[in-house]
Formats: sequence, C-alpha cells, structure tokens
Amino acid sequence: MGGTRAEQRAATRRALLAEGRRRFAADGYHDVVLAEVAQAAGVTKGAAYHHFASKAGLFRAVVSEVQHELGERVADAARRYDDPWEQLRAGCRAFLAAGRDPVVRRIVLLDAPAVLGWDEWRAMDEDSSARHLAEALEVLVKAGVIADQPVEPLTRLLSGAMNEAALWLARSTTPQAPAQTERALDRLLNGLRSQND
Amino acid sequence: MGGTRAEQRAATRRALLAEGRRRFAADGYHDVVLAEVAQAAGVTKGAAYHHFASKAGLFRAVVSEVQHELGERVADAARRYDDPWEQLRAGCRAFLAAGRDPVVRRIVLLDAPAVLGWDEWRAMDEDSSARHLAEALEVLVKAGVIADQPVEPLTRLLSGAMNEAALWLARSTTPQAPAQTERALDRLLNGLRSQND
DNA sequence: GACGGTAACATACCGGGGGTATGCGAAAGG
DNA sequence: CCTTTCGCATACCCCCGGTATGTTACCGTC
Repeated sequence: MGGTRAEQRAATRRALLAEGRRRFAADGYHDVVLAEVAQAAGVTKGAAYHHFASKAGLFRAVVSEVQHELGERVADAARRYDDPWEQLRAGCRAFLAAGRDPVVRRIVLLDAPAVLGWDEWRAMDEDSSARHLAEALEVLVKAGVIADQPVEPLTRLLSGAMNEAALWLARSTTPQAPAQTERALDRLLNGLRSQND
Repeated sequence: MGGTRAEQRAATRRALLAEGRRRFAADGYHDVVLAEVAQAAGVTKGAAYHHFASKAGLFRAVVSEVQHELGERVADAARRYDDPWEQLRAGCRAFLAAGRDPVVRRIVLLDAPAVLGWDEWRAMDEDSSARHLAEALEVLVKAGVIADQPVEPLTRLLSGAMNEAALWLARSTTPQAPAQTERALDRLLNGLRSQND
C-alpha cells in the first residue's frame, strides 16, 4: 500500500468521493452518515474532514463531479448532429435519459437544490449542463430559426421542464412514457419557431 | 386560559402550523429546530409531538396547507376567464407570481421534494395545483384546440417548467423578467396547437 | 357533584451524528 | 539524521430529534 504522499492523498480523496456518490445516490443526503462513508472508504471521519470542510462540502464535490459528467453526456449527444435544431433535440433526449440514473436523479435533481441552496445549485448547473442549453438556444436565435427573444427565461423554462420530466420518467412504469415525453417536448419546441410568432 | 378542550387543541395546532410555516420559509427545513417552533408557539416540544408524529410530520402538514392555498390561487385566476386557453394562461401566470412568495418558494418548491421524497411530493402536488393544469390540458385536448396526445407527460413538462421559472423569477432582479417569461411560455404553449402538428 | 378516566400537554432523558481539538507516525526536506 | 509537516486517527463535545414518563385540568358518568 502506498506510493508517494500526493498519490496517497489523491487516492483517499477519490475513495471518499466514490463512496459518497454511492451512498448519496442510494440513501439521500440526510440519511448518509459521514463516518460510515469514511469507514467504507477505508479511512476515518478525521480524514474526511481533512479533505472537505463539512458533510455538505463532500456532497458539493460529488454534485460538481456528477454535473460535469452529465454536461459531457449531453454535449456528446449533441455533437453527433450538424443541424443546430437536431443538436438541441438530441441534447434534450440525452438529458431525459440521464435523469433515470439514480446518481443524477437523487443527488443532482432532488437533494442538491435543498442542501446547497438554489443559488449555488443554479450556478453549478449553469457551468455544466444548462450552459449547453443556453448556447444551443442562442445559436438558434442568431440563425433566425426561433423567434428573437431573451434566451435566459427560455432556458430556465426548458431546463425546469426537463428536470421534472426526468424525475417523472425515472418513476414511470409505462414503457412508452419516454417516447411520449420526447414527442411532447418536440411540440413545445416547435412553438418557438419564427413563423409561429 | 381559554375555551373548551377541542378549541384549545385546535388553537395550539394552528399556532404550531403558523410558526412552522414562518420558520420553514425563512430558514429552510434543516435549520429549523422544533423546540424553538414550539416555544414561539407558546408550548413545548412535547405538545408538537402530541400533534404531529415528527418534525417531518409538521412540515408535511405545512406543505399540504400551502399547496392547497396555491391551488386555490391558480384556480381563482383561471376562473376569471371563459375561454379554456385563456384559463390555462391565467393559471400559469398566477403560478409564476405565487412562486415569488418565500413560503411557496422555499417550502413547496425547494425543500418539500427532498424532505418528503419525490413520490409523496408529487402526490400532494397532484391533488392541489398540478391537477388544475392536467384538467385544463385535458379540456383543450378534448376540444381539439391542442393536438391529441397523452396529457401526463405534457403536464410534467409544463409543471416543471413553471416550478423552475418561478424559482428563477424570485431571484431575478431585472424588472422585465416576469413579462419575458410569460411571453416565452406563451410561445411554448402555442406549439401545442393542433395545426402545428 | 364527587370521581375515575383521559386528553393535552410539560419534564426528563437518551442516543446518534456532525463538528472539533489533539495526538501520532511516516514521508518530505535540509 | 534530524526536524518539520502532512495525512490521517482518536477522543471528545454538544446540539437536536425522538421517547418515556409525569402532571394538570377537562369531561362524561353515576
């Protein structure tokens, strides 16, 4: 066991983050006890407080990780298309699919706003997944595909719509629910096209 | 001090609910300590546990109250119109305005899903405010105003859109943000009209 | 109209868990 | 080699949710 000091430090940090992610996703922030996370990671509570300022600090680090992974998933899905409109649709579909992942669902969508506060949650969401949505909408406005308008309100509306839809889809048992949701989202997006204004 | 037994009981319960509502809205669920709520209500912690099963039980009762008041506000706004489409729009506008109330914002939109769990939150939302949205959409589908489709996915999308938009509007400082959001919402809704299908 | 019962609390207590202060051994640096 | 510092472990505090028990006053009953 071992390696250099920085390596060891990085290893324990990774172990804490990984175990924290597992437990936060499975049990929710409140029911997770920090000492158990540390123990499962092979260290004690003292180590956790050496790496993070508090239980919420560990949670914040986990949220940040998951958020950025989610943003990458969305961006990757969008990059597979050339048409900006199709990029937007693909990103939305990827987000809806990602919401079924308990890690995303429980940690990012359910607990994070309440634990970290809405302002901080929004800031983190902004520079990971929601940013891609805002950029895609901006491109479509500039190209004249959708009506000229401030993109921020639109971004919040669509972001919220997909957050909630993702939460719902994760609990839905009807197999055609994802397709129906994507179809409904398409209809809503079509309302943005310029000629409808 | 005062009245019959049932009256006294009801009075204490009301006091606990009122003080709980104040503190939950101001400080958030986690930072509220039950003994202080009871003390401010003129009783002790024992009384609170006589009326509610737990701290979460008191919170649940407060959420239920606020939810129903919110549902009434939305329904009242809608009833002022005859045209179903205008009823939908009015209800949405009323909801967005209500979200600026810290009681609604903090208790119902931010803490409730995390504290009570998404399933219970959704069930409570269903038989208060979200139900009106689903009914309005149902009417519009039946009347052929919007394209024939399952209303449940659409309800979740729009409900989520307005939840998030309300949270954002409450933190926004730009005075034209509400109007811009309503305009963006109108565009989205227009996408649902039958001829666009 | 005494009287037992019970409802509506108050009081006392417990235990879990987040946070902190301190100790300690091993790696890094001179 | 010797010391400093870093990366943890250990021991401890205390707040707060929950419970168990005591106490007072209302309420139906004879």
